[in-house]
Amino acid sequence: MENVRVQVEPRDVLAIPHFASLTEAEAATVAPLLRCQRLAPRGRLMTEGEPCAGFYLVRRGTLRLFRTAPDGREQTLRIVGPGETFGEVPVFDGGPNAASVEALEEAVVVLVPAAVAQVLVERYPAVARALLRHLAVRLRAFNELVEQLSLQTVQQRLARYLYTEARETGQLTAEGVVIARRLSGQDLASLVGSVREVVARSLRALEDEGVIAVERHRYVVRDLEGLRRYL
Amino acid sequence: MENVRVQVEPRDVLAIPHFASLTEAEAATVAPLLRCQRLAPRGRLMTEGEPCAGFYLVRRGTLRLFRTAPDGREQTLRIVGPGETFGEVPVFDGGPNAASVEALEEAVVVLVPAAVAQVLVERYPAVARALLRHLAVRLRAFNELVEQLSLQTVQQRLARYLYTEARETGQLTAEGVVIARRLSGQDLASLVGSVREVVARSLRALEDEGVIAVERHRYVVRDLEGLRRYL
DNA sequence: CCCCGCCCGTGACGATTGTCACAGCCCGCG
DNA sequence: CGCGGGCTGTGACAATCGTCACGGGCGGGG
Repeated sequence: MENVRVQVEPRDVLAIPHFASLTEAEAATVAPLLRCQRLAPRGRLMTEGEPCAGFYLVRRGTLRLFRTAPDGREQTLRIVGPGETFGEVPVFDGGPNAASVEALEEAVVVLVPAAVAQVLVERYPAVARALLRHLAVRLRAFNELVEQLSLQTVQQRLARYLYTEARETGQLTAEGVVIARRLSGQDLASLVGSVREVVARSLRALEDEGVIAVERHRYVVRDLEGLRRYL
Repeated sequence: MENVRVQVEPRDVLAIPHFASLTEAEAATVAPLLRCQRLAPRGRLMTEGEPCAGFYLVRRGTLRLFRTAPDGREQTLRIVGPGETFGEVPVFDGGPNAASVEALEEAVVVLVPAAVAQVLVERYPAVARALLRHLAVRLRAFNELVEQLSLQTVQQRLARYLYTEARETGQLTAEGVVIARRLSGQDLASLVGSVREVVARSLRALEDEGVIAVERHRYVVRDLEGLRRYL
């Protein structure tokens, strides 16, 4: 098991996509201002509505951003892994945290305090440009999410998730494209905007159609083109 | 009827929230680079997936940003009126238009070409800061929309729409808070993420509960607090 | 004034989704 | 190894939502 550094170094700064344009010397002045934080599985990093500390870079592990309804149901907004950032909204609109964040597994994150981010935006046009690009990319992704939630069935949303996973992380085998099951039924349900029972039924329906096989620790996509036709 | 100026003047530049920090002299150098455009009711300004011209300011009238499913159903993402901007996403992420845009009534818009916006961001930190804020605000609004579409019923979403309208544009009368009906049934349905029949039934249900009255050209909110309890 | 087109509300019915309950399996811990 | 907790799939049932069809009203134009 790797011994996790508690100190933030210049290379951590440069690993943040928004700050990739900084020089080594510039990164060295920023590094002491950032904070490294470790999370246990299911550990809560951020709660929607509370004051914002800053935005985060994921150094290790996987986290889930989500919103919670009064009845306890959750909608996962996004799942983030190593090299990705999240939490920028309140840094730039001055409001409270826009979502809650929890770790799906043991994780390590680097906090960029809001004031630090704001100074870097003022001082470096390339940082501002990168952040504008990032927020635009996030907005586009939300456009897609809104469309899916409003206009597609759960089965279609599930098919899209599997199709995307197959293309991004799938392993081609003789049986088909193998996708490791990295989310619990509950977490997958909140990602596609439903409940676990409906997701299980939809998985079964896709299996009955012959496009996928559902196993305990993995899905096998037998017919990628067939899966795409659900989109 | 006002004679609409075809030429863009410095005051139009300064009316764009992102550019409000420019001086009159700076605005005068930008004005000749912008383009004024008039739209008929239901006129199409932008189509999702096509190349991006730039972002727009609404000078007059009301427009609707939306996404369309293959079966023709539409989800309205946002309705924009005078003084508001839209279309920034592709300017900053370099992709195609993220949504389609049509006029709900006769409208006049000002186009800020993508290249112009990008130069101003590089040159003026205050412009960059304002745009970051704008995109963050939009992301937060999408967070809310995603939550509503996933976790709330149509009736709840409708109640939220009415509650918001009552507080923002409502007129207090002896009967209650009067809201002018400015959207057709179809457009309201696409805004709350449903179909017009379901919206009509939900309106009827709210009326039967006594919290609103539904009339041809207006809604009357009889019990604002009662309406809020649906949220 | 009349006619036509568009919008609207409503009801019947089907489809999808969510809730509840239960049994079985797997994994981790003592 | 055994037990307990968490996860999972499944079925029955209820609730919500969407589709289809139709009749009525309103506004604009001839």
